[in-house]
Amino acid sequence: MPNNKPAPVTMDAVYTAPGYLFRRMQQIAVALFIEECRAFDLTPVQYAALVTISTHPGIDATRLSAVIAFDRSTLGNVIERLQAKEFIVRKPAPEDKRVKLLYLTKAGAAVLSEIMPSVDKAQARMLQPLKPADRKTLLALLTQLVDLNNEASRVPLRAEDALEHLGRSG
Amino acid sequence: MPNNKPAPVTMDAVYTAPGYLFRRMQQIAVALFIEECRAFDLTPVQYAALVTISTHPGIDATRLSAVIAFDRSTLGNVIERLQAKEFIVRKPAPEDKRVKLLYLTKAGAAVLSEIMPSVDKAQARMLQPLKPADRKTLLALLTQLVDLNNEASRVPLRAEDALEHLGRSG
DNA sequence: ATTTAATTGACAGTATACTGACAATATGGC
DNA sequence: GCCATATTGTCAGTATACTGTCAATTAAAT
Repeated sequence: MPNNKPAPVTMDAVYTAPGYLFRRMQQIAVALFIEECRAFDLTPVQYAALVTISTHPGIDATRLSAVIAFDRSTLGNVIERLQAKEFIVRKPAPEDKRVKLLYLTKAGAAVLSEIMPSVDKAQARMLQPLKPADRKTLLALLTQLVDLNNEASRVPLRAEDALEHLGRSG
Repeated sequence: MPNNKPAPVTMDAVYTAPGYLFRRMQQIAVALFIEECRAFDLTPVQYAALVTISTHPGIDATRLSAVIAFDRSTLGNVIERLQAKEFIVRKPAPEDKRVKLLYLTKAGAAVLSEIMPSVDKAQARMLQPLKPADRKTLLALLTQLVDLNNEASRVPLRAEDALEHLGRSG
């Protein structure tokens, strides 16, 4: 006789779902970042934006959003806050009146080089509880998974976009 | 002669950071959930709350927040929205005038049982790109890591709290 | 050259997240 | 019973995230 009753709902429907675990690790990652970097008044998102502007001086907001896979609308506010803190400046692009180009200020470059050790500490701390071999395994699988699921997010990562602001003579 | 120059900043400072990868997977997880469950008007957070109220009828908001590790303030708004959709009801606790007890409505129970297959599909899709053995490995490591880092988040998971509303005669 | 498309930055609206505070209420020590 | 303390739900404030829309501007089609 087949069992036609629906399976009873248990908390496993939450606790074992990868989506729940990723949410939880994100919470933890942000908490550790904020704790380690308290002295610098930078959030994880602001840090990522600052790094990218550092490695791509003169990038615009739309390309920046593609390079770190952050929503374009969200990024507008992030940029405003970085500008208010005087870590970046926006300059109008001479050849395209729509575009505003982003550059680090001296204070931005300074805070970036100063915060690095604390960021590294936070990143290390979140994997610390695992054995070193397991850390490597997790990081490798996670990197793969993010890459293979790239198109699934509304704002896929487009690292190539970053080069376009350097001129396209080819 | 030692090299005293600071290492140049590259995008690896972002792309290889576990915190960035967790953020990215969370984005992807939410996007897939929303896509698969579009018909049901439920977010991942609302789904988790609904499951928990289903397995713990009569739980209050504070304990609910401990059981799914969501911020108490945030959860207030989530509960309001679930109530507005008439998926849950709040009843004042007779023995404690501060507390409001949470229960599923019939509509809430119905939507929960209907949405389950779509949730499962979304959860499966986000691990789909990995080989089955790698999925198991990742999930195991992720579960470990969340558990071992539990105290690092501002709102640690307290699954035991869930039992307290059932009376404490022991 | 003119019409059409696409792009850019901005905005409004909704939904998590977290911090810190608060009034109402309960609880414990005495 | 009284007082210090803790708990509960709520609120204001800040910061991601995403949807959808818009005007200004540019590029593409013909």
